[in-house]
Amino acid sequence: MAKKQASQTRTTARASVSADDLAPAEGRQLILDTAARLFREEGYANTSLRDIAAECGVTTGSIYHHFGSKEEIVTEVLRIGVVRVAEEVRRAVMSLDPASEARTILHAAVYAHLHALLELQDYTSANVRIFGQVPPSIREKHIVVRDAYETYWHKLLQRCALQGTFNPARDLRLTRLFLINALNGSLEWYRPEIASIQKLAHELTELFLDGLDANPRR
Amino acid sequence: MAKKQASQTRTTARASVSADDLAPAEGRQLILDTAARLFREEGYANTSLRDIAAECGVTTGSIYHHFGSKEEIVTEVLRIGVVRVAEEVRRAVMSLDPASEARTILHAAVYAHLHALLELQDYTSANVRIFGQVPPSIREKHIVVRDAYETYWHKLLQRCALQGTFNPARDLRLTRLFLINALNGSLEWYRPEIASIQKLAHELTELFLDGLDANPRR
DNA sequence: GTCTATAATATGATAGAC
DNA sequence: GTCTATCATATTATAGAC
Repeated sequence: MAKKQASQTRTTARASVSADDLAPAEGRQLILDTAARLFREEGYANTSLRDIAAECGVTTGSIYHHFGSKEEIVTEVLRIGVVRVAEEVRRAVMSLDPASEARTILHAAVYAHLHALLELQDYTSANVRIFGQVPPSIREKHIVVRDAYETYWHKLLQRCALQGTFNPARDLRLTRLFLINALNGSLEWYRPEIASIQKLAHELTELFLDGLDANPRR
Repeated sequence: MAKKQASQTRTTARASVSADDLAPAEGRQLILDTAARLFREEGYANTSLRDIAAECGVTTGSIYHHFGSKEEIVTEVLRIGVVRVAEEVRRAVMSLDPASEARTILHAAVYAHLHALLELQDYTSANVRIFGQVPPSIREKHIVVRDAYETYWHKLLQRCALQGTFNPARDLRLTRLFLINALNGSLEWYRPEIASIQKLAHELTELFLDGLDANPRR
């Protein structure tokens, strides 16, 4: 398998994967966007290269000019799904006053995660849905990317806990797992009519910090 | 190229979906159990009837004696995945003292859900993973089964709220969605070494009722 | 109830013209 | 960079013997 170069985001192909460009995607980027959408909708094994090609208005032969194999496409789709979310969360947290209290930090991270997750729907939703369908070799490589992001969240919670306001009985590891599951699950039911992303972030932050029971102190 | 490792793991000892019988499953039941496991591990489209047949020690011809099509198999796997969990939760809640306080009710429901979910791993995990991969006609029929269970949870939370101890600012609809996502997400990371099901249920109940922040009243 | 064949189709990937 | 073939396999499902 000849891999010419590690996947470099081209400056020319600014992608519908980033929400800010208005020009329709082309070539490699169009193939990626289309693949992400079809993987999400139909699953990995059930999406053929012919399907992707047809949706792009090209033939399967052309796809092999841009990618070496179907596996190469799905690898890139999976990577983008996690890395873009992680980047946005890191950026949001870094832009905060370092002395911010736990509630502020958590809310910023939760909002940034939800925003990127639901903005990149095709990539992130594909990620959640097809992870269990790709060949084990791809799965193993991708798990590294996932773990790095989980570790980031773990450190974030530990940093918040250092402020001393958390109930020491809480298990931060389980809390992190429950929180990330609650965040990512929104992919399956989120619609703007139900509630805005702001509302989601607010509600989830309050729920995880204060709980369902009333607390007269606040 | 999709090369499949002929997994030689003999799993005849694995518990079938009817947990009470100790004899290894046979015929129709063996096919269902095997299909559920393979669907979960490899995805729906990537699991062929040959794979299922081979793992059962029969041929594809035999499968068509028990089921009319591959879709008929997956329909039943999906149904079992939700219905069994729902049944166990209903039973647990019904066996409680009707005057039980919210914390008791919630804990019982959370524990029952986790217990059934992780006990029936092949069926419930297949359910979560392959839902997005089956033909739309099957998906639509199955969504009815899912919605019924979601409605049950909604009523459960409303019943708890009637006791008047909940913070009225909380959104019960979003809370339910976050809770079910947190519960089902455990399928992807649960291992007994991390924490017992009891521990999971306890931690999740406390987290959703009391939150992460310390509360001096308790 | 299980088997052996086999039909009809779809798939990932390649070669080579333009 | 895209096209038109085409190869070698794998797929669901069926027919009919035992």
